[in-house]
Amino acid sequence: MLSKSTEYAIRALVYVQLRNWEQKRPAVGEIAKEIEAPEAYTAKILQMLTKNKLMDSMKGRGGGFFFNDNKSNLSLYEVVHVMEGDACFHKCGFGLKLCNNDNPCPLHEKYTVVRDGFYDIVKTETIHSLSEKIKQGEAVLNRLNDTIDEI
Amino acid sequence: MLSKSTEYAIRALVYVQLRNWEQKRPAVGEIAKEIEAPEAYTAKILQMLTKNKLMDSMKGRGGGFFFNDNKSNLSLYEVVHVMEGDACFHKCGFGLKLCNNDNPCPLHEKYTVVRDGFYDIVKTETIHSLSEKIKQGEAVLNRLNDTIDEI
DNA sequence: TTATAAAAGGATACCAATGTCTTTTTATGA
DNA sequence: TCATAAAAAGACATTGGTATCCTTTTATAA
Repeated sequence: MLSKSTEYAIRALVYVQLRNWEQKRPAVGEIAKEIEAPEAYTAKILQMLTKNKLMDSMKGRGGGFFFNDNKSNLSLYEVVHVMEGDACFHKCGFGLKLCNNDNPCPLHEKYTVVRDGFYDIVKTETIHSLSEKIKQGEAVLNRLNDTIDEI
Repeated sequence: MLSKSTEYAIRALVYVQLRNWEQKRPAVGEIAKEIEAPEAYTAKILQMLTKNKLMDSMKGRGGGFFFNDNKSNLSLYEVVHVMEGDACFHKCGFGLKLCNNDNPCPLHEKYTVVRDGFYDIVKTETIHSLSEKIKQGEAVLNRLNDTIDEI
């Protein structure tokens, strides 16, 4: 399971992407409201994302968050990596420090299949691909997916 | 990912099973050492397991932990459920409160496959099945899997 | 030029998971 | 019977994740 912070981060990035496609650069308040996360905490998360260059920001009036075109596509893996490291992609499901094909824990065979499946998702899916699904109406960002139209 | 406590719990239960097969009822100290977990914390975990009837214990001289034959097989699901609840089997990977087939988050389709795969593992695998693999030398409980022979 | 809107940064609070220590209860081997 | 070995119970400590608030910096619209 991803941490709450990582979930907030992914949802925030997707929302920024959706707004960017409408030529808008949302501010913290708007983002927090749309992704249903606490505003002050969301600010910290956004700060972490920009500090790690996953997104850009502008201070001052008319500022906000946006993607610089050259870093426009961003895999979920990169987000997870910045927010909580990559232990979840490597760790033994049984908790052993030393667990591998030669020295497997009793869960190794089955667990690695699941873990690799998760790894495949975060490597394949991107902020773009998720945002696209929402834009196409194939998925939702929050409860109703209609708030975005109300702004 | 399972919590550290759940990992300790599963490893502890497996170790107890292995020792029970040798007609022994290990005590906290021995269990903690073998599963490489802090002793006092292991004691708390074992307490939680017995309180929830996943295992039995005897106080006093010659006491220790063991499985009553009628509750001899125990799925990992039951352990996870007692130790950390079952949120990990139901929660949306994107963090949405409301996410289902009718109202999917953009990760829903792929994530549920992985999550269900994990659910299948913990429903299928049991303390018995894991212990059996270790007994057969097909898997290890700790670094070397030889300490158990040294007692 | 200046008031304002926005992000950045720093300090602190809260809470749950993890971990430790001490006392109490209980069974049993000597 | 009684000293001892063991789990149970309760109190406390530490750490990391989550969350809030206040101050500082910066850009821009008026």
